[in-house]
Amino acid sequence: MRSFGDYVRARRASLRKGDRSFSVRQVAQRIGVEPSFLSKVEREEVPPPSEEKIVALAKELDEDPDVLLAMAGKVSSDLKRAILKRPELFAGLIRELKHLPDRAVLRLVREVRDGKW
Amino acid sequence: MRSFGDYVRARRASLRKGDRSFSVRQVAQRIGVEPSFLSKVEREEVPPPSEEKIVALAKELDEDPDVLLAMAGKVSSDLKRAILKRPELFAGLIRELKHLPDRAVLRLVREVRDGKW
DNA sequence: CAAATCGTGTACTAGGTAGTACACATACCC
DNA sequence: GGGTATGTGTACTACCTAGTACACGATTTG
Repeated sequence: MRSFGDYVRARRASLRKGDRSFSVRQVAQRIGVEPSFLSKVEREEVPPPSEEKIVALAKELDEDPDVLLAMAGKVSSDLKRAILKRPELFAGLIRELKHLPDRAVLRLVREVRDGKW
Repeated sequence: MRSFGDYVRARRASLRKGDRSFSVRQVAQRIGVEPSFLSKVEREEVPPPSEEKIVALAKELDEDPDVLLAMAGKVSSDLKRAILKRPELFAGLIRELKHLPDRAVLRLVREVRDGKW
């Protein structure tokens, strides 16, 4: 899996080709950090930022927040809350599913979404 | 939900009635911390210990590690790893399930466990 | 060519995490 | 009643998290 900093840098660089406003400085300002900090994050001189900043960054870069968080080794706090509310239940489910292939899990998600539950 | 320290103290006290070896000192030694630290943890003078110590404590107290971890506001690192490996998939599933009642989730777990996947 | 913008280097910080080390007074046992 | 075990108070520590503040030289732009 691609590392967080590299990925952000690449994505931002790519967006920059079409829009001058995707400079380190301007993106940093829009997500609410100092430019030097974002620069260090992208070059992995420091660990990934907080969940809040990552989510803001995901919005800015038009990426899936959960995926970006995952690259940073973090689980979205709303998912965490859901798990913590019913630990045995979700622990059991996830341990059951972690060995199953993507398509099986996906099928499950769809079945749940499409009623009959 | 009961707070971590209170719960541990109550459970340990209860076990102690049948077994003298469930003193703060001895349990602390068995899980690998200083007695004063366990004491502070139980009285919530300090936050809950690390995942490693909590799991050891759960074993000692014959409790579900996931539940004890949850009381400490933590998600077991193996669950976290499973989620981080396929973030969109699990994020989608959990968000779908978090509003469903226990029995629905439980039914799902059983269906997955009992083959046909 | 001057002003603005850019990316980055250096220095610093407040608060959190996860404890250890040891002394003390009290309570319990033989 | 003297040793032993017990719970807790005080003091301290190393490392991590999540950044800020500001200056600098390079590049771009009007």
